[in-house]
Amino acid sequence: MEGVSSHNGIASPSHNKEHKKRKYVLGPDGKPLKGPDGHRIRVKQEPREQEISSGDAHHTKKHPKVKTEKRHSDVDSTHRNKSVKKEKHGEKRKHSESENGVKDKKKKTDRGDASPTKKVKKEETQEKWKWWEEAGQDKDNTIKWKFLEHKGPVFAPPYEPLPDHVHFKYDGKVMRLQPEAEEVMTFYAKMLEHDYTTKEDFNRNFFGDWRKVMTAEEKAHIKDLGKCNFVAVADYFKMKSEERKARSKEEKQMEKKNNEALIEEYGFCDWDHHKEKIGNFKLEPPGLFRGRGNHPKMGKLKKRLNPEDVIINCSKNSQIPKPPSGHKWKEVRHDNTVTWLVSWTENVQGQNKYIMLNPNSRVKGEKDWQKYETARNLKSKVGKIRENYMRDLKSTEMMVRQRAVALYFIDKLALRAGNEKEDGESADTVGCCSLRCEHIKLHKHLDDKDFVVEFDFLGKDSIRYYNKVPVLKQVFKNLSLFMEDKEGGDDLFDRLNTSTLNKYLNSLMDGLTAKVFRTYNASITLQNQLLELTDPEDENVASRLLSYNRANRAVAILCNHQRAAPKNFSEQMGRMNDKIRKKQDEIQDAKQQVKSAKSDYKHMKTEGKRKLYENKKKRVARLQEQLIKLEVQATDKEENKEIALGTSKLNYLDPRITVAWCKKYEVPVEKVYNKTQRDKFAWAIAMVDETYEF
DNA sequence: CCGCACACTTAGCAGTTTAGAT
DNA sequence: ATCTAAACTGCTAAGTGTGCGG
Repeated sequence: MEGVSSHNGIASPSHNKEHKKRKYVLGPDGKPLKGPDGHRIRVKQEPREQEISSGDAHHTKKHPKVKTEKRHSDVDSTHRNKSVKKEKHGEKRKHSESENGVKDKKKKTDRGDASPTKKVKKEETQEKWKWWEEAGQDKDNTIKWKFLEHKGPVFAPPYEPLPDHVHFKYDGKVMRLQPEAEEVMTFYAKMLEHDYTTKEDFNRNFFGDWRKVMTAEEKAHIKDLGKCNFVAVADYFKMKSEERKARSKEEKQMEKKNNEALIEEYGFCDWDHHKEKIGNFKLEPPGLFRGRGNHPKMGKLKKRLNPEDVIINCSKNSQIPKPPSGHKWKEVRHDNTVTWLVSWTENVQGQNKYIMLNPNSRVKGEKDWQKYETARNLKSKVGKIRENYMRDLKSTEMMVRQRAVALYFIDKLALRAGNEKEDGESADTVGCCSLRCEHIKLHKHLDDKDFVVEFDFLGKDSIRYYNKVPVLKQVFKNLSLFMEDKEGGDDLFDRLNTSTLNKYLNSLMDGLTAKVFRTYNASITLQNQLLELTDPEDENVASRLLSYNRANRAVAILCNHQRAAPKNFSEQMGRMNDKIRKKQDEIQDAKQQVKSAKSDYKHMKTEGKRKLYENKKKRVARLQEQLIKLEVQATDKEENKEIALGTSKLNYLDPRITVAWCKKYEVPVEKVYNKTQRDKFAWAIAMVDETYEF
């Protein structure tokens, strides 16, 4: 049933109002672009091998430069102070302390105490609910709702057996499978082109699970994956998808309509009498588990869910969703201390999965807001905390020393906390506290720098973190000490784990945990970078956006948010450069024409000649404008090759910083936030002016 | 203390749609 | 009109952090 496909929201209107003049932005010769300060932009080299800038969050840099160069100067101890000063240096700071105070207060107290409960607004129409304007009523943080009603989940469409003419073959012979085994077979067939199917673990896991759903006869017959031929089946699905793409406008319209209807019916819930959007109301369909990185369970069968697997959570006095006929829910509960509407246990890893609200909902939005308030709170405490861990670097107690070093990493490099994981159950990845000796190398000297730590490990999603960082001498000494008499596979911080670390952090500041440092450092970096990179003189929106993207990029690099380079990247890049060159030639040519038109006009001072001359000049200007746009695009693209900006934008950057920047520099918010993002950050967009300071 | 269950946030990728170039 | 790249969305895996029971 093709029925379920995307229903995406409206695309952001791409306001095409590049107006006004700009100045430099980049060399007219197509050479690497320079920032306002003439700082040259890095050039990426080896594909996946790149270094991350030593990512000193406290040290604002012109560009998200990546390469190792520079950075010697601050073998630390001073960087804290620097950063503090840096914050001031823009003298832009509009004494927003007071403003912060107000906002904080509004927020905290609102949430906290008994401010008058506004009448519960019925959400009659499309009118978006401005929950952030409302006085918070529940002081009790553990109660998430008083009333919750929803229609339950949407199940995956049932399996449609293959038509008779589509054949799976075993050992060269056509073999018809029973629906259970056939369905699982199609999961594999659909992935035939994928890299996964070349992996031994994937194949073994798949084959094992596949055999579990076979009948006795099937099982007796199918003994070797190597003898299976899925090609015809794979082709069939390819054909189906072509077919789908080629459907008529009307059919596509129709499907869209149906989808919208589905969303209307299942995509919303009544949460304390507000109509709120649900994030994921469809249950995950069955398929083969695609773990990231070297996941031991890749290829295992993710089973089809039945109502009997599903727990419903809603108000007692609500319309309780009905299970499909002939079925029962696993359980219906009424737990208002949690935010999920539906949950189930996924069979591959045994984890719970949930249906929850969309990010634009009150419950998610408030949480997000709170997160940034906690991070801002850290801003005022961080100096003290840094002093603390500096001191602790020399503690006589090993655990304290380890804690200090770990904290130093988390703060300076924005590493994740690094909870321990059950081994063998998932890919071998680490964070700060779970670093092993083999993940770092110590260099007393390296490329002109002293006390360099070379990190090389796989982090979340098996994304490689590779970085060479000069550290404090004391940190360096401690690290050698921690590694004494240990093997590569031993924990670097053997006396430390995230829970003790977080407990300690919590004692320093309410709500402080390791991840707050990531949020804090990301946001403060954005703020600093924006201040530094935005040229007030240059009013061109395109170049301002480039500045924004660069600031964003600095954060992405700090947080190590990577992506696979787009397909055909170098070809694309080549094409862009061709275009630029062509444009340059055009400009040359146009300039010639201006010259001759000019002399023409000098010889014969007619109105016509003058017009011609003017027009030629205008053309040059227009072409130059286009050239700059192209060059900016090319630069942005090049710099962004393997950097993912979305994650930090969505999860780490206080949206109020961005909104304030937009207001200050008259950049329309929709240039930096698409529809979804504006929706998620509606609270920030509504409440902030250009004076906001993180 | 710990191990584990649970809830919730953060993450990259794939597929689809849209915009822009030719 | 057709092609291509960019933008966007959905998806779901993989983290973080809390709290509980032993």
